Amino acid sequence: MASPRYRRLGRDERREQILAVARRMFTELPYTEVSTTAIAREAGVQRGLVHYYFGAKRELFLQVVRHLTATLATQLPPLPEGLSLEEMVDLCVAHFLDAADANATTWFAAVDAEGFGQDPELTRIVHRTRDLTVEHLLKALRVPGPTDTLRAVLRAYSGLAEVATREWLQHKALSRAQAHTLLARSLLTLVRDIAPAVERS
Amino acid sequence: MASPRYRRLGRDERREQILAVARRMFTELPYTEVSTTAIAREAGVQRGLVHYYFGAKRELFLQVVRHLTATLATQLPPLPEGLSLEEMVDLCVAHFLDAADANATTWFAAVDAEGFGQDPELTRIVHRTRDLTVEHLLKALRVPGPTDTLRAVLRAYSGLAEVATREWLQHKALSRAQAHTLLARSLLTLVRDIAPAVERS
DNA sequence: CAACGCTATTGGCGATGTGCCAATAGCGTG
DNA sequence: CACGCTATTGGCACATCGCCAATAGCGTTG
Repeated sequence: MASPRYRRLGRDERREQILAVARRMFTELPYTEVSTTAIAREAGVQRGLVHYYFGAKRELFLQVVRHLTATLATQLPPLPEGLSLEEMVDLCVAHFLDAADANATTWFAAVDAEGFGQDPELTRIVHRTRDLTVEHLLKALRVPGPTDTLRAVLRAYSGLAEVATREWLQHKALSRAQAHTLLARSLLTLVRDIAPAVERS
Repeated sequence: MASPRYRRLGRDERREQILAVARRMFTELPYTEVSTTAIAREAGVQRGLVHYYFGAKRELFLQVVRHLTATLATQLPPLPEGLSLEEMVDLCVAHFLDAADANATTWFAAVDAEGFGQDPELTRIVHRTRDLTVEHLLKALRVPGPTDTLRAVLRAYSGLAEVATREWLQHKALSRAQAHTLLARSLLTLVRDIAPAVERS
């Protein structure tokens, strides 16, 4: 008797396997250059199965992005007590840089996903995770009565953090120590001096 | 005599017309949802003509992005003489916000284009324009002996500027005055205090 | 342990998009 | 007015996508 033509896996098992392949391919290549055919081939299944599990290709891509951002969100560290603002900023920045370093590929893939061209659902996902980290920052720094304006300032700060991380890990124009100095001092100044001034504007 | 079935235009004329249509569509919809068929239809020509002028669809898209970024680069204002650092920063920020406001659609489309997914040529284009504006900033602020580290810090600043502008024009979480305060004070602190500290790290 | 049932998986159809190119037809020129 | 250049058309070949009916692993049951 010949061995069966294909292994029949459980729903979640197969789903996760295909998702893993898709994750790798979408982080390595532009969206349009990743075909469902190629994903299926690498996963060792027929293309139809990919659509059976995820529907449209776009839906699969969104799943991938959701997973990437979720991965990053869970990396938020616990908050120690009784530190000064300076120490807390230092700690947050160090944690942030560690996380970015450890998941460089994932991190850039997630951040890069944003611009993928006016896709409302996609930008919603990315913005939500950005908001999550901002909330985490607010808690960590114990800012009294955080306003929406402060949140906006911190979101802007996350834009600076994003590029600074790129300058460190990709472009290598900054060392880790330099990136740390830049991020820590910027955050401190923003929260302590600039944000209040912005509030008053 | 029936009127001719199509108007025959000059090479540059038709090129520009198709490019204009592509520009509009690519700034309104995600890449994958803009078909060459649709571009051709809106331009009132056959699809083959689009490929005759631009080759692949990707090439057309790159042309669009090049045009968008070029548009923004030409908006750099001349530099008045004899101002203090503070005044110069104020002026630069004001100019920047004006430009972003006037070309909001174009601006966000260009910025959003970056993430389109690991496309090397595309990121090259976006980075080059970012570098251009950084050089312009350096000239404007008359920083003595700008180092690569300072350039990296300013690129990070442009990340902050990007999100801050979004918070003003899209999310509307900041007023123009607030965005101005945020950008001006951040830039000043970065150049005067933080960048030197980063250099020493 | 053979028959059965559930559903994971296949394989293929139809529609759409892309790249290309030979044939056609505006339109300026001699 | 005839001619030639080339802008423009229209269609072929192929890839991808979305979908779905048929098939076949594999656990369950009598």
